Amino acid sequence: MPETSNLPLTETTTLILLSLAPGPSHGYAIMKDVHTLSEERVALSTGTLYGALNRLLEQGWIERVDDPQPNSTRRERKAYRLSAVGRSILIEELDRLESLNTIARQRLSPGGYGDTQQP
Amino acid sequence: MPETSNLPLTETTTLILLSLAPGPSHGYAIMKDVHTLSEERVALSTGTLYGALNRLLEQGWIERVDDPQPNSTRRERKAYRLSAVGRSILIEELDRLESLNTIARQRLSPGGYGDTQQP
DNA sequence: ATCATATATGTCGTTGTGCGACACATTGAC
DNA sequence: GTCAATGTGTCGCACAACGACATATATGAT
Repeated sequence: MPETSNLPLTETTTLILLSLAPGPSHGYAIMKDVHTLSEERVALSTGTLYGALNRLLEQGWIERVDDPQPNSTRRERKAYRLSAVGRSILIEELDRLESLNTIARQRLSPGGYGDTQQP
Repeated sequence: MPETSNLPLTETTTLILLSLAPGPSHGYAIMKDVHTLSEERVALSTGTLYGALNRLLEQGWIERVDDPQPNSTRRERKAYRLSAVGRSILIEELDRLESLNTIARQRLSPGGYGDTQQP
């Protein structure tokens, strides 16, 4: 195994990978999708987006693909696809999220426990 | 409302707040607790820990408390307690984690959907 | 006695990441 | 003609995590 751990992913990375999960897309579309997908909470700036895309390319978590809409009217667009590695890392991250959440809820709710907050 | 959003928290921050949720503790104990609590995944370095603690103090998410064990043999220890603000932010973060995870699982599994991975 | 390990807190420099600001080009609506 | 939306990109700032280093006491083993 070359890398011991890639986790945790940043929220930006997670959302970009997730946005690419159903199929290939391009920068601007990812930006908008991440916004809806995050319930309007996350608005990626272009600096964040293109920086992250290049990083993900270098890491091999996403790959370049031919523009799916290369018709006459459309101007330049660069499309990306989630790689197999990217997909499995995304799943690892979601597992992390899930287990962290579970453990945390246990700590927070254990009826009749702690709360040593000055008696 | 003074701040629009504090989220997302970093994993480090989340785990520290979570470690303080049941009751006050001090640096070294938090370090060890975070390790078990994260299922041995996260080993905080002291640089991260004390940097984070000071940041959290400044933000008012945690507070200093008297050392609960100031007996003779024990040496200097600084104890911290989760503040009300810190507690509610932790809960917000857990809600974020939960909803992100839910949304993501929907995207990833919706049997018979996407996977436009070269037909 | 001495040595290693655990407990305990802290600083410093490097690196990665997010982000706002800026820049530029095309297309469609008014 | 002009404005918003689409589309890609760069640059510099700030902040967080991290490893390395520094310091000191307590405990258990040899």
